[in-house]
Amino acid sequence: MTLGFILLGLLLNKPMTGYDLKSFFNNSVNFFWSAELSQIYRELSKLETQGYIISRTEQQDKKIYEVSGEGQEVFLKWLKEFPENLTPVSRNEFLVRIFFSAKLSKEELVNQFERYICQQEEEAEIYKAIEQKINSSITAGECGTDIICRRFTVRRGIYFTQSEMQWAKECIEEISKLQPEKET
Amino acid sequence: MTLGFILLGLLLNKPMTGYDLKSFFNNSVNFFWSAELSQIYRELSKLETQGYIISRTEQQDKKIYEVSGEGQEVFLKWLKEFPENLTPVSRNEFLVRIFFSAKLSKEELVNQFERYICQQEEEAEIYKAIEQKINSSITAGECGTDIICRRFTVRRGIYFTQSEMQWAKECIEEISKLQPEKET
DNA sequence: GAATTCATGTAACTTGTTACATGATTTA
DNA sequence: TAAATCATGTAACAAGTTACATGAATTC
Repeated sequence: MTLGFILLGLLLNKPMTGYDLKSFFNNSVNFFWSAELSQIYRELSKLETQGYIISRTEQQDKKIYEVSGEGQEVFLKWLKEFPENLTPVSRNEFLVRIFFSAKLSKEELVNQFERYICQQEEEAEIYKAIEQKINSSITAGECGTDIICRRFTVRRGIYFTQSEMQWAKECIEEISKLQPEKET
Repeated sequence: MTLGFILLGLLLNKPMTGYDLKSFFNNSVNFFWSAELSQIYRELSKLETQGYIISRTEQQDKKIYEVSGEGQEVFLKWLKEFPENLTPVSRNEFLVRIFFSAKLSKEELVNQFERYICQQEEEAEIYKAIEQKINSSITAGECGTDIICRRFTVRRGIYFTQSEMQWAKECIEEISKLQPEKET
């Protein structure tokens, strides 16, 4: 149901088509929640039958969705909750691989970590660029809570990637300290 | 398919039943990959029809699975890969909530972060306890690569939770610096 | 003897992914 | 005018969740 709430949240800012929502997604929420376009359309239909959003058709084939009063209520109620089950649904394939990596050679293992560091570095750069943009628009006068909250999530990306890289470096160091490989 | 590889990886250590696998899961892989028992059974059936595992039935109703030669090959091949698409499938409900939290009051927002810190603190304690255990068994002489790899994933948990807490604290500070709430 | 844990699974459902089809509009 | 993007969606499938049912073995 989280996807539904995300769509409600985005639509509260301004009414949009499914396609618009997807592009909005890609530049924001996508960093911590992903969804395919087909999934968005399905969710929109569901939200409409539930009465949380209302659509109007423009220019023959453009369906613009808007949040209903009920939808807004439901959204705010959800936002104020703090569910027990909030630990991020844990699915991290890299950690799975590391967990089983005893079957790899030292070199292969170090290689995995190095490539991971590269990936994280790239991701960090993306976050930093977004932070820069946000900072400029804040200096330019925009200072609503919206943008502050958005910056929180971006800062988290920076913290996260830094932490991942530190960890990976520690692992590489530890590997280098291991006794030389036994011949098999 | 990741679940399949996890099951293969666990079964390579020792043959087990689906139920055994689930308990193994809960104390290890579960921190970075979750799966329901029903899902495990389904995946086991699939792996068996693919010929990657073989089952034998003991004591009327106990089905013990073992990895086949082909299964082992497939597993090792997977392990050596480094897929493009390795960024953890991003689904973090807490970040979604923060992203939309402009609709909350300062107090409510701080509260969310504080509760999050508590949760992370608890999780950190779990990781630290596991690390202690691993360290003792390493001091006790066990020093295979298995346990080193396992410790890598645990260390990551510690890095991660620490980083999350630091971030959340930074957010709380920033909120307290915001101009006092406007009356609505 | 009753309750819990071990062990297997099915069924129904929700969510997520991939591939495809269609037609309008915009840009090169 | 050809290609790319905008915009809608369906179909088929894979993966994940929740609820339930069954019976054996173990523990209180």
